[in-house]
Amino acid sequence: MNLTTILKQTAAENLLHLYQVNIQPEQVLVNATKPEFEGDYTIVLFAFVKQLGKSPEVVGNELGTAMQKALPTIITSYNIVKGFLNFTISNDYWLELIKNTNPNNLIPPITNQQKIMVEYSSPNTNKPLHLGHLRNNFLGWSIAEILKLQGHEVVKTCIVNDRGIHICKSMIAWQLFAHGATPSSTNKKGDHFVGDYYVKYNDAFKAEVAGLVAGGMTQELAEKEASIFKAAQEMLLKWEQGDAATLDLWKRMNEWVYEGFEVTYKKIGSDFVKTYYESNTYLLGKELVEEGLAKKVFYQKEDSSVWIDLTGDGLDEKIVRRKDGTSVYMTQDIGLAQLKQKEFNNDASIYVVGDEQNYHFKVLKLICQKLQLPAADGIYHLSYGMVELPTGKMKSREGTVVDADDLVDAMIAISKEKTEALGKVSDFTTDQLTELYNTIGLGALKFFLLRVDPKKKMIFNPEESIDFHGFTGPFIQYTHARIKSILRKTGVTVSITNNELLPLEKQLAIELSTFPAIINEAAENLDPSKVAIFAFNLAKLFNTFYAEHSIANAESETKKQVRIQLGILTAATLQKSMSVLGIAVPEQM
RNA sequence: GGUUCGGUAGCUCAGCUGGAUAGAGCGUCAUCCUUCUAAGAUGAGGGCCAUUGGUUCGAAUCCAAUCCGAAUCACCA
Repeated sequence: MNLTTILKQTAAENLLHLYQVNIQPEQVLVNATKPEFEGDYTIVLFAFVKQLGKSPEVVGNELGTAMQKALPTIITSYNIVKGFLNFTISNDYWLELIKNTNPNNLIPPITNQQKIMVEYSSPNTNKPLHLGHLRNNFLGWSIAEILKLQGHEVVKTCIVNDRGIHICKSMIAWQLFAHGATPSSTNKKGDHFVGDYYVKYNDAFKAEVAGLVAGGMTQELAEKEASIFKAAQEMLLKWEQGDAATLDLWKRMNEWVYEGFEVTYKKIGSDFVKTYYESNTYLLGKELVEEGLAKKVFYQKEDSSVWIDLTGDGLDEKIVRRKDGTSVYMTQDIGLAQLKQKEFNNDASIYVVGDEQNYHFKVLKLICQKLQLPAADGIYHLSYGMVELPTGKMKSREGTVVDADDLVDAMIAISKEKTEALGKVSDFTTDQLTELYNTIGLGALKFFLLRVDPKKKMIFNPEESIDFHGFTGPFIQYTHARIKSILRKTGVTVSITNNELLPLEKQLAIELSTFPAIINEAAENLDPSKVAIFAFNLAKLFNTFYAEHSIANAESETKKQVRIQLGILTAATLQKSMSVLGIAVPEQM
């Protein structure tokens, strides 16, 4: 059990015993003691003092004495400053902890294991992936791994948005301007190739609209009347009618895109157990509409469109079936939720989707609950903020996007440059070097996107934002490599025996012991940044320790043994933390 | 207009279930490689925690109002 938990429980028990007050362990506030005071852990007394009607000194003394008696092997002494009861924890406790922690099994599996689905990535097939997709992919992959580490069974899925007007736009532009060109004939990556035609469509569209406006038409009307837009609409209609030639072109162009995506996914490490295609799912949910009508969850208007009234839940009315009988986005999503549940029998489902869809997912969950679909309560939206450039928002239509492939390649190139400049890996083979550059470049990028709170929007400055020093992936990778280098020289631990821990040694032990709690926190909040911040703090602490104390040339053999073990545990904890962020840590760099 | 989310150092961000003197990184300045990896460490400087009021022994944290920014409130997906 976690020491904080032990202290909370013991405090609650003794308060009950001493004063007959019933205080839940969770209500006891236990903090790490601030460095300027003596002690390791602090109980804040103010909360109880009031209802006990005694001074903090009296309560502190009585509680301190009682707790020391209750935990004689853990608490060596206590002191009281104002309303703070500070405990000093025994060296033996920390030594035992260091000794008994298994570097290969740092996280004890939780008791209520669930089957959890994580849907992420969700690309459109009319353009390549960009920076925003990277944030999505890294977040989704990471939260899945964090849940796995806790012991859950996780199913990663992806819904590909492969139909609709935006695809038709690329298709029309290809028909008009490509003259039969293909990715292989132009030697272009398939998704980029198709994306280029999406941009070409928009250029042509804008030019045509401008011409119409110059001829006296209003902007609004011109946008509707532009022939290229009409052609795209017509194509969508043909697609829906199953026109063979249209479907053929659609399949062909989507194939190009998938080939491109596969390369990118492989490079950034995204993987999926199951991929759903919207072209197969967009008609789902129709039976659910009938079911909802029967259950009186939905109601029908005179024009025969079907709605749900959510005003009682503080939301609006929402349409779930058009008057022409076709389903809307929401209907599809309800249908897909049901399908996924049937196929995988999951307990919970996490959707990694941008925060512009917060409302949509709130409604989705509500409707699923009202329809009493299984696992409806387990729907969570991992909502993340937009990635913006210093110049403002990215717009793929205008070509002001940071392309995912370009960015990844640039990061790898920078890591190569920096590594070569340092000249520490002259003994690496060419293959090892390539792998190292990938590891560092991608590590920097992933860490940069994962280290901030997902729900906040973030600003990405290509020139200044990516660094290899400080609060970065490479800093942690470097710390890991550094520890491994030392361990290669010192060998493994033989035995750990009694000795006094120096302040930095103890701090490391304390920091290491919080890892499981950090993982829980990250899982509960669907927030990998907690892990990123933890890994950084741990690495920083180790580096301070390293600068202060020698491992190989420790003052004594017993000291050396303890420090080797601390090194082993730190390396393992860093490795594990980074691995759930999707970042590898090298043995040498 | 309604709803939701945000505003903390020059910049990028932690801290937000109320607790001791508000923290990192980058950038600036100054130190430290005949000793385990200097992608490192140490120190200095940098703050009316958007504003105003309230609750409290105690507020960056909770409540209210105001100001600024974003998203959303589609028979688009």
